[in-house]
Amino acid sequence: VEIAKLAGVSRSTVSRVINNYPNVPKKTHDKVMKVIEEYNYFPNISGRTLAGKSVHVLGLFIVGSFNISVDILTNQFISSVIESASSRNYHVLTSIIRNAKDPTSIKNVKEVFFQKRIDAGIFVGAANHEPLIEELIAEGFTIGIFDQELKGRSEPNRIVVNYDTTEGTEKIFHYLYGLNHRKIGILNGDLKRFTGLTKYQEFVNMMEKYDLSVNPSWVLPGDFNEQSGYQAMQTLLKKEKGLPTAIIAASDSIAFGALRAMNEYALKIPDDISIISYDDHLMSAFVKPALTTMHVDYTEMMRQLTLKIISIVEEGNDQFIKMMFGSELVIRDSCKKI
Amino acid sequence: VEIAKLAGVSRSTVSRVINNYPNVPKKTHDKVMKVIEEYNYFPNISGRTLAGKSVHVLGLFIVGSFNISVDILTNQFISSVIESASSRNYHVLTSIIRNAKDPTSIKNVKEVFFQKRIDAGIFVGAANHEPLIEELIAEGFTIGIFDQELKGRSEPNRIVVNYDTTEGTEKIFHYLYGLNHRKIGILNGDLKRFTGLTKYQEFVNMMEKYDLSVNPSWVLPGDFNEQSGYQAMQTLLKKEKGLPTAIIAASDSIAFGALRAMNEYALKIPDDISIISYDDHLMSAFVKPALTTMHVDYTEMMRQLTLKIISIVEEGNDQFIKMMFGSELVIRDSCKKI
DNA sequence: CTGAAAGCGCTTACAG
DNA sequence: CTGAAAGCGCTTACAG
Repeated sequence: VEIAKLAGVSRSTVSRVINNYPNVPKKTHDKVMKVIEEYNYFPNISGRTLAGKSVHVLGLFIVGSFNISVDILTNQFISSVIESASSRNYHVLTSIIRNAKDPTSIKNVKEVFFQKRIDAGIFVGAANHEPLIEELIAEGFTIGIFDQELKGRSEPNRIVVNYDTTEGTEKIFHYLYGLNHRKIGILNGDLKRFTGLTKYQEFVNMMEKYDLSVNPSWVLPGDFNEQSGYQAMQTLLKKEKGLPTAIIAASDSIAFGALRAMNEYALKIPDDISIISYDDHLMSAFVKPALTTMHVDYTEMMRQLTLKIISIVEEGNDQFIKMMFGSELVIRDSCKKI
Repeated sequence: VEIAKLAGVSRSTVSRVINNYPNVPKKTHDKVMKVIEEYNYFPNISGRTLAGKSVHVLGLFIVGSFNISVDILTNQFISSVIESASSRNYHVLTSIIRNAKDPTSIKNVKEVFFQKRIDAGIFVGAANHEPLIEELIAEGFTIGIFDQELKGRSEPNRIVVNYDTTEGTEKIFHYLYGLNHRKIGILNGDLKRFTGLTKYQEFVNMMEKYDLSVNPSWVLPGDFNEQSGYQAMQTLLKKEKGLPTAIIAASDSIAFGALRAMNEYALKIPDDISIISYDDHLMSAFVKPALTTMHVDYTEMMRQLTLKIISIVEEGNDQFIKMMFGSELVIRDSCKKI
């Protein structure tokens, strides 16, 4: 605070002014502020941090081996976190982890935490049980996780936000059944991820509940992205021996890929097959046919996660926090009554 | 480096090991490294920075008043910068600037620089002449700019990467003219931005060169995003008095919006109108009809910009740097010979 | 080749 | 209410 000593006070006082401490008379405050404004002075962040202040940075870790760029949802996550953090005067350091098992990637992530570059981290797209995340939590770092359900793990520095897949899947079945669909297939997401697995499990549960039988060849593997939906649909169509009347896609991106494949086979949607998915991401209304899908408010979810984490960084926390969000069916043009 | 003193050497030596200085015998090096590995030690970044090292962070500033989330290109920019920086062991602090004129936003951006949170900044989506950027450059900060052309400004800390709009527009006209289109309209981007303006200027130039006359009611304003394309196309269609046979959209997003509007008017593309655009972003191949567009390798552009900036941060620079990239026509299904 | 010391820019008890 | 001093975790001349 050398320069601002021009105000005729000590650096201690300047520091007190900057940090808005109460025991500074208005007169002194104003005098110092004037000099600060005038000289365009901003306190060096490294100095502050070293002296014990938080660095005011959140780490955002996007994990996924697919091409991030193509995934619209990812973008939505990133901007929501950045904007929410920004509203509290925090910054965001974003990292992309292509492979959470790669030693170099692991080291880089740890480095960010241990170097104290960030006050807390947020993980998106990780497997439900990810050793790297568990290690970080064990080390005591504050970690926000989108999409996780780990029994018995309830450390106060683990902050989880989930989408209520069970309720969402119920709504889907209610709708599909009402449209008289009985032959239903599923294009799965990544089963290592919490929602990936539960969407499938709930699919099985619901089929049972509605007294429908699961046809194994209508259950296709996938990875939440467009490409995997395209491939899954292709393998389904190649078989040609009986198609379901309705398909549930674990994500809109998967549905997009499926649409592309069906297009190539000259299938009409929803006339030949109905398709419904989860997410309602930003392109889903624009595609042809517009997707009927479960709207999940990811922007709001990430906003609350981010805000919660910031408040924990600043005020501490002593209990496990888990947030759960519902979803709404958005009916557009990809499903038909039969 | 307290803890690592367990290695039985001074902190000076540990520091020398960490920074890989040459004057350390292999034996000492190994001994220290062993302790470091063992204790999971990473040097505190604030300490390093305060002692004179660079912070190893780049600032990425995305300016745009539209909803970032919807813009697929933005995502591509962000990931390219993050991944390129990551390959050189740099991190990226991303900020979204909704309004570059807003005093609070301006202050926040300046703060990031003056606080020394970052070693350099990269701006994407700013107006060609943006006072905030000019001020930062005048202050001596290293600034990378995507899309700018300012006569006479050639400071060594201004690093510019541009897309060669002139050549791109020539290719478009060559193609459209070859398809016998003579009645050509344009859906403009943001004219405050360099490519926005030049796309329009080159449109006018080319019309003249091909001896075609510009119909003012076929020149529509826009802002590079989907929504503006939708609106522009709507106002064009509402008039109903004579439509062009071909339309050039200043971006794929604009073309998407236009497609949506044309769809509502039950126009068939490319049978009723041909449409061609710039960008070739990641959804353009998937839309119906697949877009014929100028492919610009933004990922590579941002990669080179990022790498160049990092090398300047590390090694300095004494001359103005400007990079220019070309584009290639990708013919898909949205244009037709008439 | 390596250690002791100074210094980077801040904040915060501690006195007064 | 405010200043002098110590300390945060590093790096880097400076000696030796």
